[in-house]
Amino acid sequence: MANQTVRIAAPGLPAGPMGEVAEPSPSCPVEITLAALRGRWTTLVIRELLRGDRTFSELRRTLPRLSDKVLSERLAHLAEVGVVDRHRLPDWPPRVRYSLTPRGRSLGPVLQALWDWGTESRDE
Amino acid sequence: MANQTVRIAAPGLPAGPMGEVAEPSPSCPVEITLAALRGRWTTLVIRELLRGDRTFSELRRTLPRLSDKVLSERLAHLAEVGVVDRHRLPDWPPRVRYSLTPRGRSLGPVLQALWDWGTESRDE
DNA sequence: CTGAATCCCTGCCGATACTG
DNA sequence: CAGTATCGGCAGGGATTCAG
Repeated sequence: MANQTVRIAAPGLPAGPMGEVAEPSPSCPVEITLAALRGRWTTLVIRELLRGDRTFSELRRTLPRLSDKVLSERLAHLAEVGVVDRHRLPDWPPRVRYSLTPRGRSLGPVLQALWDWGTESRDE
Repeated sequence: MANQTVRIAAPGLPAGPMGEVAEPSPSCPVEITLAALRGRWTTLVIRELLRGDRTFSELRRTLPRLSDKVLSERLAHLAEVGVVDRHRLPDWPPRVRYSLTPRGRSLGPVLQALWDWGTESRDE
């Protein structure tokens, strides 16, 4: 709610009392989203999963410089915030398939907005 | 460029070779934008400036828990990445007016996208 | 008023080694 | 294969103090 008045240009959306919040708050929608994307490699993992389901080792192969530990932290975090789903496969050796939840897929437009601004900024 | 293929759903936008970048890169548009927004308090400072120009002490008053040091760091960083402009006023005591550049104002839709996703996620 | 300099503390992330 | 445990380096940020 802290950043609610980001909706400056949106008609009919009053600034409201929450726009006056004076410090970073975990309940602020902007903070919620940034928290979900927080951490090195996170957006790259999401990008990879936007292309389709992946197992742990497939992600490792696609992002060779990403360590086991960090990948596992990222996936745990993204699962915690409801962006990815884990599925143990009955295979041997054991494998786990990771996929984006609907909420995870809805990050597409968000990443798109980030990509667009970065592109315009870089090309100026 | 690393996250270029975020444009999954956008027709006519090829994944391209850059979509294969396998580690976080400062030249990736997504990274550029996240770097601009990086740091606690940053989005709140931008939100405040979206409402209009502010002096250093006005920002301090609006965000009471934000220290001199961090505010000054944030403003320096935002100026460095071309999001804010600094104007020394000829007043006494000396004051400085901070305003968003066009590029800074164009962060509006980005923050909107972050706000929207955070709102939907919170309300589920 | 608007900062810069310093100190300290915490959390992130990389590397390495180990487990079911 | 898919993780967890541990350690160490480093950067972020809060509090305080000093300067232009």
